[in-house]
Amino acid sequence: MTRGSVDMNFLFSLGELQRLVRAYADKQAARYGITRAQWAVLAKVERSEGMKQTELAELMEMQPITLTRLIDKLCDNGWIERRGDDSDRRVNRLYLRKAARPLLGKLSGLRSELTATALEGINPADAHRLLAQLEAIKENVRNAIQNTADEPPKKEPRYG
Amino acid sequence: MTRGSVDMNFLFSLGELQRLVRAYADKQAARYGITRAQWAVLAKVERSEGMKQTELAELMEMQPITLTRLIDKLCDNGWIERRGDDSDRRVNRLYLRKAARPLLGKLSGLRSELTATALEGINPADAHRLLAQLEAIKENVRNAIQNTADEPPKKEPRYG
DNA sequence: TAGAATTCATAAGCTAGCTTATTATATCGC
DNA sequence: GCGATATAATAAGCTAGCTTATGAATTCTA
Repeated sequence: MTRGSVDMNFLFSLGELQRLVRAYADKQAARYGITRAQWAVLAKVERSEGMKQTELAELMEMQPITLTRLIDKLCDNGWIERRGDDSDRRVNRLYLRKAARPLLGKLSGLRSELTATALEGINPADAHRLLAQLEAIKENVRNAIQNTADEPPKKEPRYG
Repeated sequence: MTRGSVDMNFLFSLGELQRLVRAYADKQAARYGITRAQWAVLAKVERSEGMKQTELAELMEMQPITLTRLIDKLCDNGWIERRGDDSDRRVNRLYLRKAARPLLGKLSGLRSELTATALEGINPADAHRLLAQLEAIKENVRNAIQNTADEPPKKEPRYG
């Protein structure tokens, strides 16, 4: 029950768990011709259409270029589309296409299935607390990255 | 507090957390000329020298080919070495080299730092329970993968 | 003891992360 | 208004996952 035993395991345990979950979710999602990474993007677009790519990348804790490639695939498959912004021609905004609807229905069911499988034996209250703790850790790490990033900020950011 | 809200978040939350942690740990580990993935391998070899590559791959929930590449890097840097097995010439067994010692000391400190940062604000008992739950989930997913994998097993496995 | 099946390590080629650099557009300061 | 600076999206090239395939060595079966 010491901090030491946590030291030993947390960092790498998380990685091992993620590898397993990724493998499992990818294999299941492949039945619908989509990968887990692409699915995550699609689900965010479903939840709030009209986002800019940079906004979505930040929301997903990933780099814009990584998101660009995933969006390419989703567009190729006709599930979403990029539309130019009227007042800023640099910007693409993301929208669902009709063809995504049946897929989204199936994926919703799959998500419930996968979550139930992963969390089997953990009661809902514990599962809920676990989720909250993961979010808290996310916030801790996000802050740590921020703080180590801006060591010598020569100027204030200009706008944005 | 419903199962529904967990459905909404667990699968993708885990991925987002992992991206953040990976980015942070990689950036810190880079100070010592090593990546987080290579570090995980090195730490396992430290903990039990003489393992076969297949054993280690299974322990780390990764495919043997993935491990092969990481071991290549660790060997190139002179931190570990492959030694042939006397009784089975297919097998490589993994051992630390002396050059790894100072690095391992620094990495041990770094691991404590990173874990403390990530788990800040979570008391040790909660952290310990969290770890246990992650391990339980790992086991659930491992079983699920096993069960979906062997649908039509035409023959019993022969040996091993 | 010879052929079939299995296992260990690795190769080739894909997805999804990343950093750094580029191009186009937008905003700020003067 | 114009030049410097900032931002949005993307390109090129790396790491680390994966699947599928291959070569060498081992073990089983008959």
